[in-house]
Amino acid sequence: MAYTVGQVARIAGVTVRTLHHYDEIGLLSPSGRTPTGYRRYDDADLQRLQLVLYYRELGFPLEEITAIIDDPAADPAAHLRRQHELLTVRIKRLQEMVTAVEFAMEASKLNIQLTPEERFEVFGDFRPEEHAAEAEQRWGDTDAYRESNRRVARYSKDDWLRNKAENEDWGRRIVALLAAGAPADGPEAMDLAEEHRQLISRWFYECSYEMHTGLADMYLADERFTAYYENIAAGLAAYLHEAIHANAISRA
Amino acid sequence: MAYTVGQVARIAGVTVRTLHHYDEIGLLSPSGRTPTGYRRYDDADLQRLQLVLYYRELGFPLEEITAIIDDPAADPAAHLRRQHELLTVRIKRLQEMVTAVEFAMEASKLNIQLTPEERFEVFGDFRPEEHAAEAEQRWGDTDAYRESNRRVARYSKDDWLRNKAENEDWGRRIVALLAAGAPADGPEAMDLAEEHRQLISRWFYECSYEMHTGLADMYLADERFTAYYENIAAGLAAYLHEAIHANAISRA
DNA sequence: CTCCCGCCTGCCGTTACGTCAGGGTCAAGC
DNA sequence: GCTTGACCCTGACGTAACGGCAGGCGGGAG
Repeated sequence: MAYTVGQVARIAGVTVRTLHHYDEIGLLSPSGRTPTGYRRYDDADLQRLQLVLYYRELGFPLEEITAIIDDPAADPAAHLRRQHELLTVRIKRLQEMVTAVEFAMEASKLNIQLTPEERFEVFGDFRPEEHAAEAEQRWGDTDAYRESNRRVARYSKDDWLRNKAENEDWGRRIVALLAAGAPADGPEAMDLAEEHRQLISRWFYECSYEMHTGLADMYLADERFTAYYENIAAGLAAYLHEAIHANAISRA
Repeated sequence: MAYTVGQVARIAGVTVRTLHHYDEIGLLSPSGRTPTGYRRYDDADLQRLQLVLYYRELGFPLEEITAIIDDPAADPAAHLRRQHELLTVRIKRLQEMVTAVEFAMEASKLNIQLTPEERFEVFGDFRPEEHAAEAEQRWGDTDAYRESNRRVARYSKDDWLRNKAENEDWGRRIVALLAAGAPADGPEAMDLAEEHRQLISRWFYECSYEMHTGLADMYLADERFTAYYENIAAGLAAYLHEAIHANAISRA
């Protein structure tokens, strides 16, 4: 099985220039050439290219990739294990960023100020520096985002007032429920939790049950959120937290 | 609240040079200068920087970031929504890569050959191109990876024979169980599923319940895996699949 | 007043390619 | 057998996002 540069490029989803470059720097030289000088790649070359692309995606500089791949002590299985490990580390990191964004969203919704240090916490000790051309023409192209933006962009002053009113109405009802001593995992509290979720979804952003329980956790974990709800009624933060979790579990 | 370049750099986790660069290209110019020409950043500048860093991490070129941030139609909440959306898209993508790696791991374990196209499927239509300096000195530095590598590196020929023997022993027992008509969600089948998971963990890589059910799904979804197990005994693929799922649920 | 650390402005270097330019090649069709 | 368009080759220069100096002020603690 022999392939030309163009074929390899199409299969692997890279440009011909990239393959030329990898040849130049000795990262991936085709196993042979035709009499007329055309590059000929074989299956082993493709395997190597696959390794290269994974490590590249994982953020390694090409020079280092050369060293990693040429390391005779690393068999294919070792590479797979390493890549699996690196991928999960990166996913964890992105999930932390998601949490940070959700935190910021909720903070802005409740008008809570963050300190500068807090805002950059997620960038703390680890040098980010990423790129992804994939984002290029994709910007603003994700359905959910457009959806959400369309929604908010159309809000009139009137809408905002209605939103505020709905929120306050919801607040009054849950305070009453708490005062009446209704259990947080009872049907009324769960219904109000669900309503809370749907208020967010209607006015701000699609709020899944997962995101919702994330918010609930923040209400207890961060003192400013706690203070916001405790300020409305003593015990409300914990009450809402429990109700949201109970609601999420029962609907799942 | 006014900050010098150095302070901002420390807070945000970037270099002073980077801030100079952002000033040069007009992406983030400090709101003022001291009489002697020192840059003075204020809180608004920090907020802007935070936006910049998030979009940078999400892979946008700086020029585009300038356009996005200077877009007067986008309020802070819109940015948060967009970033949340982009982050989840990227997480999904990485999880696909994880699945692809797990697939490749399992394929190599069972000696199944992949076609070149399959190997690059995950890079298919979307231009990867990522970087993360974080990986730099971190390479080979993740506990689980070193663990796993230490394990495999020490295997002698004897160990490999033992591994093969254990595997075959497990195979005989599950075939017997299947032949005896024991239910796939019964205790014996679940025990053998658990043993399967622990065999992988002992010999190859730490296999969580989540990964294990992922493997089980592949056994049914991919015909080569199915064929591998069906070849041992008719109905074994589905049987193992169900047993693994039952086991994972009961231990969770 | 003196240090040393921090800040300033150039300016050149680097990585991982993109993008021509100028020219040979291959296979399909006439 | 010849054309033609798609494909390949090797330079060589361009670009983005900084890194890393050099050479020279600024500033606050002792």
